[in-house]
Amino acid sequence: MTTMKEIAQAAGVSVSSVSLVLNGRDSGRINPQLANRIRETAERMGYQPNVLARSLRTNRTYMIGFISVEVATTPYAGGMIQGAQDALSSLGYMLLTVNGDTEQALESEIRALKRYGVDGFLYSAMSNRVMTVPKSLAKFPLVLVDAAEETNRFPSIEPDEFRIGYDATTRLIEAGCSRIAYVGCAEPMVAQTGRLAGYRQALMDHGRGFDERLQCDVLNNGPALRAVEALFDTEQPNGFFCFNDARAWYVYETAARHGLAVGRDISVVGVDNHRVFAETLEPQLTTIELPHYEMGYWAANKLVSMIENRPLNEGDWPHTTAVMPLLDTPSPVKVHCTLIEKGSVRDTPTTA
Amino acid sequence: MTTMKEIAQAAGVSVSSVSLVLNGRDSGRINPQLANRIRETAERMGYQPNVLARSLRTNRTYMIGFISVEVATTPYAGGMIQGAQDALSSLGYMLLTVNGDTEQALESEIRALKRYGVDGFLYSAMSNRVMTVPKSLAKFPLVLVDAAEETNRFPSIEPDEFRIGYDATTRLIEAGCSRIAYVGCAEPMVAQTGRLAGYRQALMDHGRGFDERLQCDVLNNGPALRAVEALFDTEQPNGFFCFNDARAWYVYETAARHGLAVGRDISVVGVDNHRVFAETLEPQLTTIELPHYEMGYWAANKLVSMIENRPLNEGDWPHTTAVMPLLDTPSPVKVHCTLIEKGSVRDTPTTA
DNA sequence: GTGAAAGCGCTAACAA
DNA sequence: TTGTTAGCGCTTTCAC
Repeated sequence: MTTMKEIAQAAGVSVSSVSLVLNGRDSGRINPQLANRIRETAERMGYQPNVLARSLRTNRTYMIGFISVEVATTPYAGGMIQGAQDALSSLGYMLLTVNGDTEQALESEIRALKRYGVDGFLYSAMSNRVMTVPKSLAKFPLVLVDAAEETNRFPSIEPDEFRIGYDATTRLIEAGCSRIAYVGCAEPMVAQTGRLAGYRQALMDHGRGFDERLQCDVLNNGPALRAVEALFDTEQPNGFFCFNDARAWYVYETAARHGLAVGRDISVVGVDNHRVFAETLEPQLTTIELPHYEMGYWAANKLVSMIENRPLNEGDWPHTTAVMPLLDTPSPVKVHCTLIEKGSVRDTPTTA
Repeated sequence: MTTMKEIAQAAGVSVSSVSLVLNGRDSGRINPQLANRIRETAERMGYQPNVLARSLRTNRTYMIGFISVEVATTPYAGGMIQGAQDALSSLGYMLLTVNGDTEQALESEIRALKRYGVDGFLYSAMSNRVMTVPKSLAKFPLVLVDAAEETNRFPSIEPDEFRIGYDATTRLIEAGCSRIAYVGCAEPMVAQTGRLAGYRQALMDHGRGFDERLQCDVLNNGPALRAVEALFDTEQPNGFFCFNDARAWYVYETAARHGLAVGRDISVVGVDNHRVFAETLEPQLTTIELPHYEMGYWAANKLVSMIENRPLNEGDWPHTTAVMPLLDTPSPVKVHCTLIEKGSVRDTPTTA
């Protein structure tokens, strides 16, 4: 690794001149010719700045810590991390990923990140629980990804679950479904609360009542499958809004056993957490993909804007769309999800 | 952040003494009493070493770069990264994750990692292509994860695809299946080559021939489903080895349409890439989970052992098992996958 | 046993 | 306009 010192020697100038030039602070301070010579020399010698040495002096590392709690192994994390990486990469930052699945690991990883001098933190916890940010993070620049505290102390971003439920149900209504079931999760989930509320509101707004017999919350495997079969038998729904892939699968399996074809006899809208169904079922299944990538991307941009003390640019907003093909629309329809920034709500710009 | 200097002042000693003590190099150099006083002071003041400053001096950053090429968004990456993180965390290292999906991004991220002075690299590319390590990485400590070059220049780890195919097929044979189909991918995949070879070898070894009519390579969606339906109709297999979740789903869907029950009328073994089926189908589907976590874990340990110039410990080997419940075995059976270390092949120790 | 001092590569105040 | 100097926090040699 060539250093500034070596460049200074080769170019016959002092390190400070080299530093000024290579950091672009030379306007009106260094003779343009000299500056060019320095730049050339640096180029020729393949100079790469030692960011650690710089950090020591400036107290800025251009490193961001990404803490994930109980999400790293889920299929969601990959998208969020990649979104954050892509955003940070173009901003000249580096991402340090850790996971704090246990309370103890969490605190120790936070300490580690602090030792490495990260400029700020991204924090992501499974959004199906109420969460609290560790107090050890409270005084640092921090943005929550796919999570939010009740206190709204920190900027955060998460899908608009209510709207997902509302839009999905509306699509089913517009597709002509007369009996729309909700196939959800029997365990308490924050996401479900919002989606269910959206489902009910959409029914209301279209002059329909909520029928609790059409709400079918299940767990996994055999019992879940049998519960869905019972739903088919007793309620004969012709529209289904499914909490996730697993629930959508129970509907598919049951439909197949009953000789019903999805896309002809029944309509299904489901949130596609695992992406396997997009590959398998599309365009039969109407999938809603949660914008994990976009959330990571936005959160990283937001965090850096805080660190650098400047406003967020328009371009820092991700484009969030989900494909929703349905019975009556053979070609895919773009539907936008809403990202919520605590303190102020706005939609993401749509491309299509 | 309290510094060594502050501790030295508070304890009335010099920084060098503090450094020696806090790094455990004080035996026979510093008076034990003094050493204790220093340790206490550091403790009391909540001292955390500044790893960047240390790095500047020692040329060791205890940072590892994890480069993923076209894998970050797949469900696999999460497991590998978490495995690497867990291993590194206990070794006192930090993971910097980047992704190099395009050639250009790759080189620029590698340069970035070098600027940050990482001690070594983990490199992961989608294993369904022949890969070549960028020459910019050649002179650094490097371990390949879920990937391998033809040249065997670097340590690498990947699942033993042959053995997966062999074991899966053998299980189906032992479960009493007389006609075992292979439902694979119509696109060329390195993994498939090995699994198919294992499938054929297992048939051979049990005195059965390979019947190409039972090999059904499909793509996605409707066409794939119809191809599997045709397979059911014309060949009536009673055992299925599926390349991945999507292929397993086609079998399930078709079985349901034909009134056949998995686990009673037919047996299915499938590789579970997305983890959704483990939640949904188990224990009907016999799932093989690829040991991504374990590969990440092993690779990180291997890399650090190279960096620190010491042998790999027994404990650095991951425990790799996959659950394979089947028709005749209601309770799960542990089956071990094999990890391949280039240059020398050995099995991972099994717990169960 | 302990401390003074040099220096890792860089930035930034200050001199010239 | 350029160079000198100090120092970020730490390690390490070398005197004492």
